[in-house]
Amino acid sequence: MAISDAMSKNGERVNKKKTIAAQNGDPVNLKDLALHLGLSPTTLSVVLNDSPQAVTIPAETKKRIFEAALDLNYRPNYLARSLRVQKTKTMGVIVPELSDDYSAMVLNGVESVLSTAGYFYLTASHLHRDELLERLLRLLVERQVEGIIAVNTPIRHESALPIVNVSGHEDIDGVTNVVLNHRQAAELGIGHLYDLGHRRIAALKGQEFSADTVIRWETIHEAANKRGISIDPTLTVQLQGDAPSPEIGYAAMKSLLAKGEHFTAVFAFNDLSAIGAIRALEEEGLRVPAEVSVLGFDDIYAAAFHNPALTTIRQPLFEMGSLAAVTLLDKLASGNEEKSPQTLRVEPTLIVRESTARVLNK
Amino acid sequence: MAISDAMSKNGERVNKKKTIAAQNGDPVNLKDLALHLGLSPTTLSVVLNDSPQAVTIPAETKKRIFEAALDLNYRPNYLARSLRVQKTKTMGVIVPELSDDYSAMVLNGVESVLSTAGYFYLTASHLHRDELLERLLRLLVERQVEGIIAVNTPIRHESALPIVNVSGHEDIDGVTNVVLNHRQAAELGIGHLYDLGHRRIAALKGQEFSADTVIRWETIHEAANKRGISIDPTLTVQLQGDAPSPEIGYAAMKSLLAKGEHFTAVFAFNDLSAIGAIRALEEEGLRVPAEVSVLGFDDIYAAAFHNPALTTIRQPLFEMGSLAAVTLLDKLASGNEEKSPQTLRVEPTLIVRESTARVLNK
DNA sequence: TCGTTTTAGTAAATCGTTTTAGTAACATAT
DNA sequence: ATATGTTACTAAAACGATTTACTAAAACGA
Repeated sequence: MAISDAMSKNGERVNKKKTIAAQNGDPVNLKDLALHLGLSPTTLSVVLNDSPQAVTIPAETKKRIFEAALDLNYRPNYLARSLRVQKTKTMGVIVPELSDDYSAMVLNGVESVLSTAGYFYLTASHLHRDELLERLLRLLVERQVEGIIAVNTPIRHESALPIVNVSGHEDIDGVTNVVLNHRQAAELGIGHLYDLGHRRIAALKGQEFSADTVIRWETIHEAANKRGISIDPTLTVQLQGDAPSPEIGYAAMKSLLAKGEHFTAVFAFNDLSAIGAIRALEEEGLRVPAEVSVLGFDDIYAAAFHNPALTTIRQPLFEMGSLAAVTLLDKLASGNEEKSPQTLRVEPTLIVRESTARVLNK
Repeated sequence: MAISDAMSKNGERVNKKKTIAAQNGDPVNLKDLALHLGLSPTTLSVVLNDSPQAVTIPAETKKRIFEAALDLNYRPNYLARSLRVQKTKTMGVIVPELSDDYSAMVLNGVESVLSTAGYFYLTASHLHRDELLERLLRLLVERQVEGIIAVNTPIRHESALPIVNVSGHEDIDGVTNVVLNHRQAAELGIGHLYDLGHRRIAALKGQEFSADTVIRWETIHEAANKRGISIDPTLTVQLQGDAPSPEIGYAAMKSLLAKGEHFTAVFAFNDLSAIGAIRALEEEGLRVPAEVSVLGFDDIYAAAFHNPALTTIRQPLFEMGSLAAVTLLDKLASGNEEKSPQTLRVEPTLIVRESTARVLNK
């Protein structure tokens, strides 16, 4: 009874779905579909991919094939295809960690380009741990990604794969760096503060692990020196810790304030640390920007709506991501070794808002 | 001459790298390695994967194999392996868009679990476009992901794949929802404002497309009614637009203020819109929290350091992400159909900071 | 010494495609 | 009447692993 029930049910299903292959849950493959149509997998493949051969197949047959594919819900197995054609249409993207705005905005740019090019990507976070980074790179290679986009990540040696490194500063064969024009950024930042009358400028230096730390530091000093001022070492403090939170900047500013030195402006390493610094300053009774100007860096979404709204050096993060992706695709297209440029530079913008002001004439 | 040069060079290389396979750039596969060792691919596979058969292979041979693998830098091709074993160790993750803090924090949780389980994941953004969402789901299936984690994304029909939906509210066969205890969240939020004496409470309603909008709305009304107050329809305004920026909340609050209605508190849909709302209020000369209290939702990183620091309902976003990942892995482990629970609920927390205060006794 | 294990492997099938190299049947041209 | 195309396909190899089912030789036991 139960058995005959099941059978009749089965029979119905078969009729509805038209064939043997479709009645059980598992996906139909090319062979199933071919069997169902009484054709060979070759023919189906040719037709479904509209390969050159397809011109010799009559429209009628093509129609049958397309309809059956739709009907049986045929989905080509990308693994098998990739293995055969030796192309995965997949990139690896490696970031320090996901939930900081910097990486997120770059990723957004990367994704917008890759997805329209029909690529997917595997994301991996190395959490600033070198051995993890090495392992992840190996794993991505094993998974046959066609190329790698690294964001703010120290790539130390060349790889079999083409790599584009956003904010990379090392010169390595086969890796293209997408970087901000840091000299210009420092000019804009220091220039802005200088023009507002600031002479004693404190600086929040980036963490050791951040790719931009060194170049930022050098260019800021250059820009200051050029104007006959210098960034007093007693007014500088390095960010510690790797949480993507203003906490880092808060702690740094606290320790700077503890030294009791006098300053009228702060050039923060990024917007996040600027926001933390502002809180520390105001806790100390120092009004921003009335008593201390604070200059951020990056222009993350939060910057414009912070209170006070952050004056900041904007990095075109989305564009850096999309440029990286475009460049990587180019490298692949040009047979991998058409010597793409070593470095691509993008331009910063000074965004003046509310966190900086003319220095008090004391 | 040139030829002999090349040959001698070649000879050297061969000696250094020990074999034919390694001299050209392309990766060595199992066959190459087997050839180099004078063994069969079978033996190598057995040894390298330490499969049961491996006990019959003498230690000496094993050592030779491991050394050669290391030496020639052998990397198994994951595509081939996946095709054979019918497992990709890859998940699909689908979000509305990458660079908003909500998704980023959930993703972080997802990644931490998946990566320690040896999984990678493909990310895709549907940008609130239904047809794109459908297409991406299909593409992920084609790429043989083993399961899908959707974040704040409307999954409408069941799928061949196990799905876990973070903030999903539809009851669909085979998809498990990870949701906040919204009733409790509304209790905490409305309770807090009520206890501070607020009776005329404005509300920023989520966008149409946001999965939480409806339930949030219902529970807030319930919690208000329970206390004998109601959320006045003239004091509610719905967020418009999909940028992950406070701009959205700013615009909404502007339009609310334009109506000229009186209110003493605002229950925002999320921290981002709360931040935008605060700016709109202060532009209108309304001090937060002195004249208007603002309550956020989510507790993103920026919340604690905003000025004023946001009082907010914390969603454990990281935990929701990791719970989703753990659940998905469980579903896969338990043969796909060991009826995992339909809904997993996590608890909100009220985080009192500076943006809410006792209502003025006018 | 014959039969059975154990040792140390290997050959071939398989996963699901794409692609190369055909082929059989019919039509057309010379 | 034979060569040459054209039409409508197909068989089999290939991609690079894993896995099932052997096997030859040596060792062991009775």
